Amino acid sequence: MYEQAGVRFNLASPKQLGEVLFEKLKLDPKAKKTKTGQYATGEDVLLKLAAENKIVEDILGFRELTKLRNTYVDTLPQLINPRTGRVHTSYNQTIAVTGRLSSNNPNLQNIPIRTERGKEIRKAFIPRDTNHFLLSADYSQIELRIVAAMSGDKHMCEAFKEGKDIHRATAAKVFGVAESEVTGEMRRKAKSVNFGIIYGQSAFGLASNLGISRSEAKEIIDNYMEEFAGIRTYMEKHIAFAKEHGYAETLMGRKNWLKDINSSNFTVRAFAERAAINSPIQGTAADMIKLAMIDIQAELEKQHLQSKMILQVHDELIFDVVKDEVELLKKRVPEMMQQALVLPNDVPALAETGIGENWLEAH
DNA sequence: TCTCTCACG
DNA sequence: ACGTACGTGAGAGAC
Repeated sequence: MYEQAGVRFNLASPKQLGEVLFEKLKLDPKAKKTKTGQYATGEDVLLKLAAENKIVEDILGFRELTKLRNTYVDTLPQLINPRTGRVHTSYNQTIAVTGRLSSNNPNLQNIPIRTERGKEIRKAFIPRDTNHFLLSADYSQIELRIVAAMSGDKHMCEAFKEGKDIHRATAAKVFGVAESEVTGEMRRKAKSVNFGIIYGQSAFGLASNLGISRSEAKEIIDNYMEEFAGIRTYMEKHIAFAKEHGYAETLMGRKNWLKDINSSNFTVRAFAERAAINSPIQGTAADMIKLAMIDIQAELEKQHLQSKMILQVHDELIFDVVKDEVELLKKRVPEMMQQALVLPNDVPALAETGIGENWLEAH
């Protein structure tokens, strides 16, 4: 990389990297800057340049490796408790405004899984001894199920009741084809639209996420809103509620106060409006898994089981399970997760399990 | 201590 | 015209 740049510099410094890429090498005459005037060198920026510039591709590889080494490989072993021989996290119950837990010292809610090298790190998380397995139980599409249930949208509720692949069903409606005619490309776009719904999408955000034009993105969204009219109503109602009361709330009544919901500044107000849409969804999912955790812990104690609930990662629970108790927990844990908070409009919650000798296998 | 970047759901 | 998808925690650099 130094040879390609024609200069030695600190590869880990975004400031120095920006100056090398955009001033010395002039890779992009329209390079964007951050609020503070530095060149932006985030992954999305670099990916656009990587195909034509080997140094950028190499930087991305360097970033992946140094992130994994510095944050996980070199750090987690230092945090092993000498008394227990294990790593212990702390959970905060009063940090995330939506009602989620957060995890720190160390954060065990962001252990890698997306890349091949990341998966190697996840494999390092193992049960306490050879008489135990790790059991993972995770909610399937929980946030979309909650939107369906809270909005009562006809098509989305139907898709979940019938056990359909939600992204395929969405694609069929948005692109006006039979479900059997949905292509991989159509499903990929529909999946992105479904995520957008949860976050309070804009045509701009969808376009940049999918690498398509704003006009194509707008057409997709317009089609979506026509087919899933209940979702449009959900969004309008939740923004109006927040404007009137000054907060958004979950199905169970957890409030997120939104002081900027009536701001005269467009950007600030739009941010609060997206939170008015997202908070009840993310927060209801958080309420649900917390109720499940309470129920499950009570059951473990009532039945005098030895297995332990050891981690929560937003829509997933991890257990250190004694081999004799595997069959029991594999049946009971997802049942209790599914029943912890019954959703309106007969939308079922679904939880799936996996067993393994490490966290990657169990997932 | 702030900024930027990037790991996760 | 403007800036733009929700929620976190943490490491490195820069000051």
